[in-house]
Amino acid sequence: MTTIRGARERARIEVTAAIKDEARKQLEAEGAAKLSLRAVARQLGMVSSALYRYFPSRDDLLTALIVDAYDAVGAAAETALANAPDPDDHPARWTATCSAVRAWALTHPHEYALIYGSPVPGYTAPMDTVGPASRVGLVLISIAREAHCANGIALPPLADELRPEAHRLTSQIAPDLPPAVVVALVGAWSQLFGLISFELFGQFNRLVEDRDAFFAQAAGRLAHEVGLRRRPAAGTHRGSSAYS
Amino acid sequence: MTTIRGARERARIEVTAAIKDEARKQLEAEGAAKLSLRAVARQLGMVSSALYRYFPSRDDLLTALIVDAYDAVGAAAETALANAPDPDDHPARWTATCSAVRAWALTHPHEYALIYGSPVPGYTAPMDTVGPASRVGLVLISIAREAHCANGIALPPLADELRPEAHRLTSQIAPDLPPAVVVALVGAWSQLFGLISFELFGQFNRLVEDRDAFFAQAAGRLAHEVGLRRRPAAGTHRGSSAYS
DNA sequence: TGTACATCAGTGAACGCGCGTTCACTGATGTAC
DNA sequence: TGTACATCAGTGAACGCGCGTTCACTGATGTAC
Repeated sequence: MTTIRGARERARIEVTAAIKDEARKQLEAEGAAKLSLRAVARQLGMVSSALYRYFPSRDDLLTALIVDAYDAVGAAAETALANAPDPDDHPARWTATCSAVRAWALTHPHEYALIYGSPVPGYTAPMDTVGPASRVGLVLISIAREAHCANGIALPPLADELRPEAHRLTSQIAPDLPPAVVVALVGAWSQLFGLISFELFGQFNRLVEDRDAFFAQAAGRLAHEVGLRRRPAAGTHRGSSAYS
Repeated sequence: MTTIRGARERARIEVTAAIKDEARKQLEAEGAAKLSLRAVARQLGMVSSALYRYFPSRDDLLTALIVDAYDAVGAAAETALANAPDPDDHPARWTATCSAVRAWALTHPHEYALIYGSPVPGYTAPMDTVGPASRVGLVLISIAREAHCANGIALPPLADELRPEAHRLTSQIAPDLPPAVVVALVGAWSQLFGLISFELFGQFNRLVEDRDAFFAQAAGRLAHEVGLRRRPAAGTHRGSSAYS
């Protein structure tokens, strides 16, 4: 029962990792839709049927890669938040987290495309992916929660049409936060990935050059959108100036 | 020289359209990476080599689909803006345009994925695509321009680090607008597609339900971010309340 | 108006290649007594 | 400690299928005189 396992078990772990590593390499060249078991096996010096000892089908290998990618970007976000220096500077904590997600995306563009790009046709993600997929979002929620506990967050009231959805969303993902904040969070979450995707997928080519500066600014505006401010507003939270 | 052409020319136009239509259908089933000339030909009752009379290669067919898609979504945005009822309600004009883009995306999800999803591996977009690709952005710029001409737009000053990039961007795409507005526009443009992509690519599954209401709200916030306000601020534009 | 020639859409065979998955098998590792 | 048996990683052949692109060709449409 110690961590020392038999040769079989150790080999299995290593070969499984090698298969996933090689598959990740192939994402780069061919993309998820064309990920090929045979090509992976060939590169590993195995016969293609041997892979079936590790993954029951091509789709299961894809699922493993997707789960790993979500976990990796989620961990990057969690680490960035844990290492943010000033526990009271909530906008800085937000921006640091967003930048960590972007940095992971820039260093793992093909894994990023796998999880945040167009869905792979004919593949439907199983339930195993939903937990890992939510990690980044949970980090963003926790930043808003810290800020809310420290100073409160005030945002303008929601439009009437949105109120039912806002309450549903709130009770589902963050019952302790004001609905307006939850709605802003979901919007900021998706907008964050809009910024990263445009940069990564080439829409910024020949347009935005200083992408670090641009992203930092945009992430800061998103922090502002969810109501994060550097200093607690004195007295009422409404009606303070537009940008902290 | 009239519009009546010979049988050959008419046939060529029709067959070209039929090929593209069938290819669009196949995007749905297989995705861009697996778009297959042979499958298209088969469905059309032609032999695969016949397609080479119309498109010199698979990539050229893809390019044609991409250009068509950019043109379609660009036209949708332009039409929505042209049909917006109140010429002075700039936030409403913005939101109507954003909603038209989203509506096009929802009715053409596979063409949307083709242009705003992960790039097709091994395919590099030729220069023909850059003009059509910029149409939506140009519409958004024109809304900001209208608002700026009517009332002026005031946004808080840019961080120093961003100023060089902001000026470069501004002189490149909208020299008549304040740099802070241009930066906000580029951000809002990419964030708009973040919202649409998350909805379309399944990140909102089991999360956001009333997507129309959610989107309308988010688009309205983007309008606010680029400085569009329903009524011109009296006197100075700085320091007005956070949300109009 | 009629004829000779040029253009070009579409054919069918071929080249050389790739894919996911199944199946009976060999032989090494692990386990129970 | 030694032996018999079970487990399972990896093999190699096969099934049935798909792909992009080239090439010499047929036959209909279009054009110049």
